[in-house]
Amino acid sequence: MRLDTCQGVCVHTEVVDAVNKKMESEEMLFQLADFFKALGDSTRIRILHALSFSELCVCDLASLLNMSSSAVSHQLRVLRGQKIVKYRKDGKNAIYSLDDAHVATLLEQGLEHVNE
Amino acid sequence: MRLDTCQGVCVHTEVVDAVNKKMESEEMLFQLADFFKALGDSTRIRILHALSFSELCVCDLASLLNMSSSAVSHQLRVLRGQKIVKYRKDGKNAIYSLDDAHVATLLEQGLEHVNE
DNA sequence: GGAATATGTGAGCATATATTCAAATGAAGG
DNA sequence: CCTTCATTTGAATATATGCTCACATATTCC
Repeated sequence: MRLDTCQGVCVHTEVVDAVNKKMESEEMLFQLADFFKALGDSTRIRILHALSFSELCVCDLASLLNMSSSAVSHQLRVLRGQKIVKYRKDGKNAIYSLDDAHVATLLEQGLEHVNE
Repeated sequence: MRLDTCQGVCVHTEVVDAVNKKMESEEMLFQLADFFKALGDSTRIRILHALSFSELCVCDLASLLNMSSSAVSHQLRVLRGQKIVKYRKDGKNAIYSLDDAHVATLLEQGLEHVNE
């Protein structure tokens, strides 16, 4: 017989049970995954990295990243959805910035990790 | 004429230039995106959250998440690739743990963000 | 050596997602 | 009002990705 899951011989039951009790809810972990997923795209990372230096309008971002405004706007929508960026209107422009300092900190720490 | 990109009227040139100078290299930002991408999946988040409490073998993780060992192993490969988890062999078992405390900190901060 | 078990891996499929294209919305100015 | 321009949005498409299945590898025990 071949089961793809473990047959109970190798499972460290006590430890698994203890960890299981401490785990956050599925719902919470899904939200956490969605949050990191929003950070896990090179376009969105470049947007956020740029915004960590200064607030910028969609046009500025498109110019900076050498991309269409449409593509940038689509990605900003994702970031707004996760409350990672916020914006204010100034005439025809929408001026985006990081939602809070917390986000900048996470980016910093990510960069530290990448730099070994 | 309709260009999808901005025609220079709205671009805050000085700011864009200043930000452009401060930006990390494309290469670095790609790596950063790949790092967050590795965190941006519910299966991998659940694995990491579990490992934040205790080291666990593949079998334990499969049992805890109610998934096949194969699926877990595939995701552990992604996490290894980003140096997010490490493992040691103990007989037939591969016992995984978070690569460093840094990762646990990032998870904590992510959870704080999700909890508003 | 051979059986049993835990883990790793490659191919295939089904889903998710990033960009483009076309069009809509909204604001400023003539 | 009409034009212009910044931004947003929906549909379509091409690519990326997670899981399954089958098989390979590795280790322990007989």
